[in-house]
Amino acid sequence: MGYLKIGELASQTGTSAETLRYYESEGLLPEPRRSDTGYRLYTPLDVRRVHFVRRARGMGFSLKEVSELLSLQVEKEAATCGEVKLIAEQKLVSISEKLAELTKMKAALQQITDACTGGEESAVHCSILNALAR
Amino acid sequence: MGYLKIGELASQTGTSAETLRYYESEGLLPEPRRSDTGYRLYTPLDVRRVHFVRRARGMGFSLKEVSELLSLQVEKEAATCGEVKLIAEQKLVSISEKLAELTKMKAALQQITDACTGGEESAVHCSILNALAR
DNA sequence: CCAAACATTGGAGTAGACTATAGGCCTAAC
DNA sequence: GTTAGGCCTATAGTCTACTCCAATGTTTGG
Repeated sequence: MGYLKIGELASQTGTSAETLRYYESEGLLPEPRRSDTGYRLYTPLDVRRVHFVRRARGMGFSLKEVSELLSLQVEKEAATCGEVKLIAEQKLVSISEKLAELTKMKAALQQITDACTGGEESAVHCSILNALAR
Repeated sequence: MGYLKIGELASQTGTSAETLRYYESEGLLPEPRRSDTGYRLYTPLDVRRVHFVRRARGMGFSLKEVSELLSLQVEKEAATCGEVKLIAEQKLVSISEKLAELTKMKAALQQITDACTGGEESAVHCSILNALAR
């Protein structure tokens, strides 16, 4: 046992069964084992994989990009170390950029919430654009 | 003068004129001044605003969310400090989550590029899922 | 002055990422 | 054993965020 049906994978990952089948059709999930009646059977590794996809999507990566990140896993026997390193380095650049932007934005929002009393007065000084301009 | 036409705003922000008009229609950009022949006239503030929208989009915020972030600016006369603080605090939470995820992912990718020699051998050890699991 | 480049509106079209529906088989509970 | 609910395939529909006309008016460089 230890296998999950699609509904269980769905509820464990906060994803609909339709979306999981869609991910499979797009190559983001490998074709799973099937029960002798045709039901998809997933493993705990698939849970991790789906979680990864959802998190990466939430950070603004397209399914294609997520796929490239995951290919670091899938092609592990086929790809050479050099190829993988190249992809990883490219993603590292875009992630570092996102990180820098998010960090700035977080500081700006922090500044706003710190400055705001939370009271009834007008929020003239509460502008994210101003806050970002420092 | 000092006003920009839509094409100039477009090239300064790496956005198409069509997209800028679309943003206006969706309320992400305020209706700009018009020349007496109907051309849109933008200010340097609009440049900042568009840059902000593009960056936030790149970080995975939807136009609706970007709009909420920007509303911290737009409603500055109307909104009370308390309302603004609430929105800002909510966004702060989601940004902090994204930051944590990105930081993890960056570390994982770093680990992969460090471990990869970049040579011809198989990339068996180069898995982002493994790296994330630490 | 006139062509090329740029702007306008309105509306249609597209890509990406789901989401829902129809029709049918499987399974678990009563 | 039957029935509610889960799963199957295949296909169609939806939503977001653009993107691309077409027809027309404006500005600018030679």
